[in-house]
Amino acid sequence: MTLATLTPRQRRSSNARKRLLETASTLFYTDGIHSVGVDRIISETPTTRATFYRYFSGKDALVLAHVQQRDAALRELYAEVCSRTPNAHQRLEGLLTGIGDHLCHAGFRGCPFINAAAEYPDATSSVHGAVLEHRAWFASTVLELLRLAGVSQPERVARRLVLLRDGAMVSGYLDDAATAREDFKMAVLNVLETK
Amino acid sequence: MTLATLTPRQRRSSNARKRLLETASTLFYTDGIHSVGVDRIISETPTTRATFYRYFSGKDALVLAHVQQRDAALRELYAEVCSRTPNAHQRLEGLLTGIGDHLCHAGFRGCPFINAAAEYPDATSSVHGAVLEHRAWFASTVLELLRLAGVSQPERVARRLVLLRDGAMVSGYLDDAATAREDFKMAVLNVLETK
DNA sequence: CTGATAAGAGAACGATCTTTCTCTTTTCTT
DNA sequence: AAGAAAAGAGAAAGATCGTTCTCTTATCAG
Repeated sequence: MTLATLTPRQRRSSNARKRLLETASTLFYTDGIHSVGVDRIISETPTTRATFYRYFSGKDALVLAHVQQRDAALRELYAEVCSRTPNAHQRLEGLLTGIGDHLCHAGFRGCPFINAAAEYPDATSSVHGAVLEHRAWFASTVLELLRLAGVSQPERVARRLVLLRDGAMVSGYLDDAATAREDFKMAVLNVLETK
Repeated sequence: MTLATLTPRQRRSSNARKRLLETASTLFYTDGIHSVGVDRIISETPTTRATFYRYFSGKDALVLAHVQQRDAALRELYAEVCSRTPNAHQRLEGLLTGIGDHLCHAGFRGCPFINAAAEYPDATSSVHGAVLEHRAWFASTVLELLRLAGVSQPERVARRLVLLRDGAMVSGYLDDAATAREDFKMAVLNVLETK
């Protein structure tokens, strides 16, 4: 559904939801999910409690929306990379250098999916499931690019790249981010050169 | 201080503290730190609330003790590896294969330090600091082993191995553990062979 | 204009969490 | 045996959390 098909009323209401989710997503990411209460999210958003519960059935739904939004944002980012070049090699490079650059941005506090999974260990929870869904998307995207690029043993290489990505995310958070980016870059080149 | 130097009274009291910490450490690891309340830890330990607050100033101290205990346990595990062989190559292999095997153990829920850091993003917090201390120990231990083994560019290789370790911990938790172990093993061999 | 819908504002409830407290019982020391 | 220290047992305070509720105001639709 595009924005033009919405009535003005619907557009107004969706803004309240959007603002709430944006505040929550920022706070969840920087301070941790269980550390941030609904009170704080509401007080730091120009809205009220009643409005919050109109658009979210509760905190659980908000947390799930947060994870799904992060997932959607990364898919869109990748779609932009794809719009810039049809070449699989270049798309892969764009995806991987994007990750490296991301580590060095101010306010980087690790992978939001890894962090969310740490707080939601129950594999049957919807939040944990959303994390797994994102990871499945990323893994399959990398694998598809490797196949298109004609890399031999694409499954093995894809898993290796995902391994390096996860390590880089952790290292970028808990070690020196610039060093992590450099190490990640070198490791990726090493993996892709070994054919 | 060995156990023999303790008076019976001290031994009794230290057992209460030990039991509390053991229960807490298990629950924190499997369910997440903020998800586990003091009530549950006390009710699942044969002890009482008053005893808990006699040995811990509060939950924060308990969480810190949990992380430090995990750190101490791994250092002891490494000390055992060292006691089996004085050879740096073999010590390194024991350390790394130990990590791989750890991923496949039932109940593995990721790296307790990475998970704790996800819940304690504040770099000035004692818990976050304890995580960084453990990571510094591990990184310096790997680096020292590489130097003793005569590996060229030991700093670069050490950082690469730590990157792979972090990735394997995440992958062992969120992907298939057996596959993660295999991929980790292969990546390590690849890094160490590239001289 | 008028009714309907959404948002603002804030009180309040029940549950849970951390912490402190009192009282009793057990265990160890002298 | 008597006193001291630790642990068992549980009440309860104080804070916070998630949630529901009412009341009013602003905005849109017919």
